[in-house]
Formats: sequence, structure tokens, C-alpha cells
Amino acid sequence: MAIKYELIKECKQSGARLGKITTPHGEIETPIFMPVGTKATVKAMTPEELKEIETQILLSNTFHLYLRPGHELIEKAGGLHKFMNWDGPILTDSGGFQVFSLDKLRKITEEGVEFRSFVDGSKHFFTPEKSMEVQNALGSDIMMTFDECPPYPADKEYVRKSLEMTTRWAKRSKDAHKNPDTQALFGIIQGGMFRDLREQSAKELIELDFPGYAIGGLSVGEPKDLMIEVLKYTTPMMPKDKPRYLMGVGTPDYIFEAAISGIDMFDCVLPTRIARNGTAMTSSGRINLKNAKFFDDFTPLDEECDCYACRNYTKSYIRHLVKENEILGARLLTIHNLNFLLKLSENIREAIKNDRLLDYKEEFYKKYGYIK
RNA sequence: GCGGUUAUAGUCAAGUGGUUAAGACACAGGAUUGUGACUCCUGCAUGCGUGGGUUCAAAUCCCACUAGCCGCC
Repeated sequence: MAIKYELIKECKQSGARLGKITTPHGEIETPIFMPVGTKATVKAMTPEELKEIETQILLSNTFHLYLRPGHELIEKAGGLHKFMNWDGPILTDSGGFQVFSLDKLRKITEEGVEFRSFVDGSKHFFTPEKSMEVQNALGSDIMMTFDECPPYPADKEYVRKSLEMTTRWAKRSKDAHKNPDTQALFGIIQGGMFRDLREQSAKELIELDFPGYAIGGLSVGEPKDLMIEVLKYTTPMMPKDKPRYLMGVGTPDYIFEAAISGIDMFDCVLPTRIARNGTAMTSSGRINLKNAKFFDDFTPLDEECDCYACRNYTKSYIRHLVKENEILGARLLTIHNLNFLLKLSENIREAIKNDRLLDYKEEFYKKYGYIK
């Protein structure tokens, strides 16, 4: 087995799980937020900077790296860890999400998905086998099965057929996976916003016995209440003795809800993306550094933060960098936002230890502005 | 002093008689959720140097003035 999951304790107040995942490239304390580095880099960040903010595991993307620079090159370089100089754990997404996000540039069949490259328009046929070939070449610690992520809204019949195909693709992924001893392959539960379909998907995938499971198909534009409802009933369908990963979540409210429902891992491009557009996540809510009110605000982004950006720079200066489109602005905000979610993860783990996650959630929400 | 030329938003600028005066940048907000993202969306001139005039109708035509620019004494 490539990874080991240890359930350390459950929060008596909330039911959230504190755990530890051991991978070939180190241990991960859960619940944990995973920064996204789609193209073998967390945009604007060096591995040293990621280490400094205590990043435990990164995400990267199979489909993007397959297009450029090509998995053969990365294999030749000695694998993704060596190629990008990151020696910690890496999780690679399968390309399944691109089935959703590139919906105008692809065609889905039972065999696989024909994509039109967003790089040069060329056609590429992606299959579960292809995704495994690429992920095996990359050498990630955790791989994902190739799935179809249906859009929202989608009618039930479509979602049912989609999930059943995702199960068949999961089986094919597992069969094609060459390195199960050094790379763990996670299954992805689909089923849209339908409880019975989520149950069907979970059941079918659990029969295939993966070392970890993810919830896919959420955070695709559905209302927040619906997303949380689906999350609440889907998580308990997942095995207790294996890691549980909620894909695509990165706002504090979703992170709390995920942890409380028993999720161990989550990832999102949001903190790095909004950083590049001038927004910071702070303990008292999001702030847009472009706003005129920060022109002469010489305080740090977040008084409670101890990241490099907050220790050394003011809102006024960072606003200036953002307004001038200076690279350092994006870098400082990225460091800060990732640190914020990593610190939030740590605080959640600490609260679980002390059986007070619901109390911590209320404190956080009041300050952040979720509760008036 | 004389001749020519120009004057439209904070900036650049389209428009040369006919509905709510293009567009870009800047400015002010907003969005962003397994990254097609230095991206996207919204707002921003009751007014076209000033004052008169012609006309049903003027940023557009005419006159004067003011300012800038280019020549010539």
C-alpha cells in the first residue's frame, strides 16, 4: 500500500476527524487544505515559500502537464517531485475536472473524452488508461481516477448515466494503474445533487476498494445550502478507515462544513486566484486591496497573521503593487492567502483535539462576517 | 503684429447638421471554488474652450473672444 491513514480522534462536539496520512513523501496531518499548482507550480510561489507556510501537500494536474511539457519529459526529469523541486507529497487530479471546465472543447464517449487543446487547438483523446499512464509517469503520491464531472444543473437521468460511466472508468483506471505500491489511487464519488445517486456511486466505488475516496461534482455552481446538504449526507457514505477528500473547496465556510462532516482533505484554486486579482482573505473577512480606502492604510493585511507579507508590508504598499500590476503584489497576496487557509486548517485540527470545533467555528464566523 | 491650425471626460481620442456624444486608458465598485483567469462584469460627459448667431434641428455651419501649436515680420 502506498499510503496509510490513521484516524487519531473524532471531535466530541462536532464529529470532525483528526487524522494522519503517511505517503512516500511524508506525513500529512488532516484536516488539511491543499494548495493547487496545476502546471507543476503553485503560481507565484517557490517550494521554499510553500514550506515556510507549512504546506503539507500540493495538487497538480494531469491534463495540463500532459499537454505541456508532456509527461515523457517529466518522467525523463526524474518525476514531478524532482522536476518542480518539491519533495513533499503531491496529489494529481486526473483530468476529470477538465471534462467539466472545457465543456465547449470536448466530446464524451464511453471510451473517453476528446479534448480540443486550449493551448493550440489540437485534438487529444483522453481515457482512464491515458490518465493513469500520465499520472504513473508523473509519480504523484496520490492519483485520481478519471471521472466525468457533470455540470449543475443536470437532469437525473444524465447524472445517473454519468456516474455509472464514472464507475466503469474507475475500474479501468484501477486496472491500468501500474504502481499501486508507491502511488495511491483515489476513487471519485459522483451523483450530482441526488442522494440515491450519491449512494449508488459510493457503493459501486467502495466495491472496487480504493485506498481513499473523494467527493466530486460539488462546487460547480449550485447554491451553497444545496452543496452543504449533499456534503452532509455523502460523507458518511465513505469508509471511515480511509482518507476523504472534498474536491474544489476553498472558502472558510465550506472548509468548516467539510471538516465537520468528516472530510480530511480539500483543495481550491480560489486563494491563489483571488490573490492575483488583488483580494486577501483575513480573519475579519475578504478585502479587496484595490479599494481606495487602503490608499494610506499602513497596517498589515491581517493583524492576526504572522506570514511574511504581514510581518513586513502594509496594505498601502500592497495596494500600490496591485494597482501597478507589480509581480510582488501577487506574490505577497498568494503567500498570505495560502498561509491563511493553512493556518485555518491547523486551527481546525487544534479545535478537534480539544473537542471544540463548533465553538471555534462560531468564533471564526463572527469575526469573518458570516454571522452578523 | 500678421497668416495658418487646433480646442470633445483625469488622459488619448471617434464623431464634420438629425434618436440616449464611439472606443481605449485611468478612476470607483463587484466577481472568481478538482485554474482555458495579470481574467471577467458593472459604473463613470443633461454635455463637446467661452460668448453670440444661422437652422425645425448644431460638437458639427457662421462671427467674435480666449488658449495652445506652427510659420512670417
